[in-house]
Amino acid sequence: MTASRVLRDEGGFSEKTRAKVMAEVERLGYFPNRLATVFAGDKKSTFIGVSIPDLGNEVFTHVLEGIDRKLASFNHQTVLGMTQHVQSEEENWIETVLSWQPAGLILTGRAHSPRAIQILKGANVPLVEIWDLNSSPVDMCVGLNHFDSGYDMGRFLLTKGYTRFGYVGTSHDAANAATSRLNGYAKAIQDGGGKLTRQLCLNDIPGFYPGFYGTEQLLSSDPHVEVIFYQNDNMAVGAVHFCQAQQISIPGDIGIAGWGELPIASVLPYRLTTVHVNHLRIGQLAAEKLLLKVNGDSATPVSDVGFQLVPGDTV
Amino acid sequence: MTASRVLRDEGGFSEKTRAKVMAEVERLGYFPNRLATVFAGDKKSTFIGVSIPDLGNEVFTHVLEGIDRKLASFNHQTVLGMTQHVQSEEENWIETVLSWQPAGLILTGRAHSPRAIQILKGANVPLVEIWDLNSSPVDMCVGLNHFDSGYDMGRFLLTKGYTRFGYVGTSHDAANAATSRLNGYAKAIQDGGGKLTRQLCLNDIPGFYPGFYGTEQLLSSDPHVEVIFYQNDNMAVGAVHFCQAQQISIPGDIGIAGWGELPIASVLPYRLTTVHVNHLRIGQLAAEKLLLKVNGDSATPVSDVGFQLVPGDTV
DNA sequence: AGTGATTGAGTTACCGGTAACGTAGGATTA
DNA sequence: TAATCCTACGTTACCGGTAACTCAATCACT
Repeated sequence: MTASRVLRDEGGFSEKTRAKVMAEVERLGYFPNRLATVFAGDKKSTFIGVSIPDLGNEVFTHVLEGIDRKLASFNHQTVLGMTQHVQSEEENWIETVLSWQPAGLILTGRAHSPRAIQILKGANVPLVEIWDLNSSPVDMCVGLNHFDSGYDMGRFLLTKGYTRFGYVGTSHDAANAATSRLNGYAKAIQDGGGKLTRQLCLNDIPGFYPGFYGTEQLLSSDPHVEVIFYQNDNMAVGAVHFCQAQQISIPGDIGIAGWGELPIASVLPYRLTTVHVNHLRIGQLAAEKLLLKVNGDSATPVSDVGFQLVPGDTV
Repeated sequence: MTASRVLRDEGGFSEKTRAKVMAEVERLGYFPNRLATVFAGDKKSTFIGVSIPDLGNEVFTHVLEGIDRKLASFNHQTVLGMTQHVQSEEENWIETVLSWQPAGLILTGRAHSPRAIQILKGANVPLVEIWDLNSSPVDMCVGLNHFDSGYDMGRFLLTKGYTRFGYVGTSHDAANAATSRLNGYAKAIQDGGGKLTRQLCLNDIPGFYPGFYGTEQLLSSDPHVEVIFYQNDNMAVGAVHFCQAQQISIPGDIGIAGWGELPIASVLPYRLTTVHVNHLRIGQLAAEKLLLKVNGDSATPVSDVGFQLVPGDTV
């Protein structure tokens, strides 16, 4: 007990005793077992479970980086989970992670299995759902309105005079944020009297190459498309390279719009039309809110980080 | 005790008892506490600590994905640590993670602080050092010979007739893998009678934009450089875009070589001269070897995943 | 000197599982 | 019929910390 007090610097011991304890620590090569501490106090650990769909999608790595940096600076550890966009994977992961008594959870997306939601509600663990804004989160939420960002992009493209619109993405999941963007985009086009002639949802990750061959597919099925909105910037950059290879002029022959403003956009010969989102900020904010709750303080349940349309030169 | 047997399906109970236990589990909303299990048996957890320098560098996200997928399929969890290339950060992280009784550790790089090495040796936890091949690892190692890959690239460029060489990277750390590549490159150039006229180490992450402005810097300080080797493909792609913007012809006016064959290379108008490395494989192999050791089997201490020079069209 | 407060240290019990052992009662065997 | 074994279930102790309590020695103050 005295040793425990010394090691926690809790006070209630003499300098002589401290020296004696420290000498024994050194002699025995004592290494603390934090499991026991958590266990003893019936407390929570300093683990934070963080689930993201996958690491192949650059936007999530930025979010994850924001989360982990913030958590690390407050002496918390990230326990990673990749759900591969599959709800049952997420459910299993949630159950496993909760059995390790985490201090909190961060989940990407707002769609969870009914059993997962039931478990989460019963777990009494602070929780932040990120990415997609959710007006009635299980606990807390940080994200942006993806539908609105798609809608704004659609409206913007309409003001540019386009009438025949296309979309290329990779998501098949109706509850997905990318699908919300597509829905917003489609709604804006409908409201404005345009026509969404083709929408392509590839079975792939939203990277450069799917943008490349997706554009090829879309243009071959409808050569009259005037502008294409992509799931993210990386896909749009793939499209830009496809057009360059095929001598298709941008924005003369076709307009290209991305989403998310990823790093690659900074080196293109022209400014990509896109939507700016502060991915790192989402992660940081999620971690901050979670840590507030973990420490017993309160936090606003819903935070909207917003987005900005970047007009660019590709439309 | 009987409940414990039922829940672990250990046998030694009747069907009637199982039903009774399960009914109570349901009624009480019982949720297992895995900390207690680990604690009770004086066992290790199913956590695997994985430290990488940062998530901004795409190569590490690929490695991490390979690791986490493999670990998840064997019911282990990744506890993430980002060291920001700082040894003291790594040391702190190692200490923290070890106090959670992980089943194993995966560390990126071979350079660790003396105290970290001492702790690791005393911890009796399976350990894989990845990325950089290390003939005398603390425990196990998976990676490739970065010096050789740089040397091969240098030799290849010499056969192309280049005499004035440049290098652009971001690392300042002598123990870093990228530095090994630079050293191999420099050695090859020296051995072949060429001249490494300029080498630039930017204070940035090795992404697209540093490749862009790094090229600008290097060319303005030495306009006669004939070929530039970049720390990775993303930087090389930044360079390609700089050259396009400046109407500098590739490979007519200047040769560009990358490293790592990142996804962006798949959409460029020409094949980038680079070195192919199977990042995902490094992660998977590291996880596999670690899990072997964790389960008490033995594993070969050192695995070389190798690399392949991709001649490409940019030199 | 007597009283109460303070300080430094030790004791006990507990967190939630599980290993190891104990035991009652029925089945099997000599 | 008695010895033996097996099955199903119960008891005890322990993992490594720490909360809560106890206690002796010292100190401050009337």
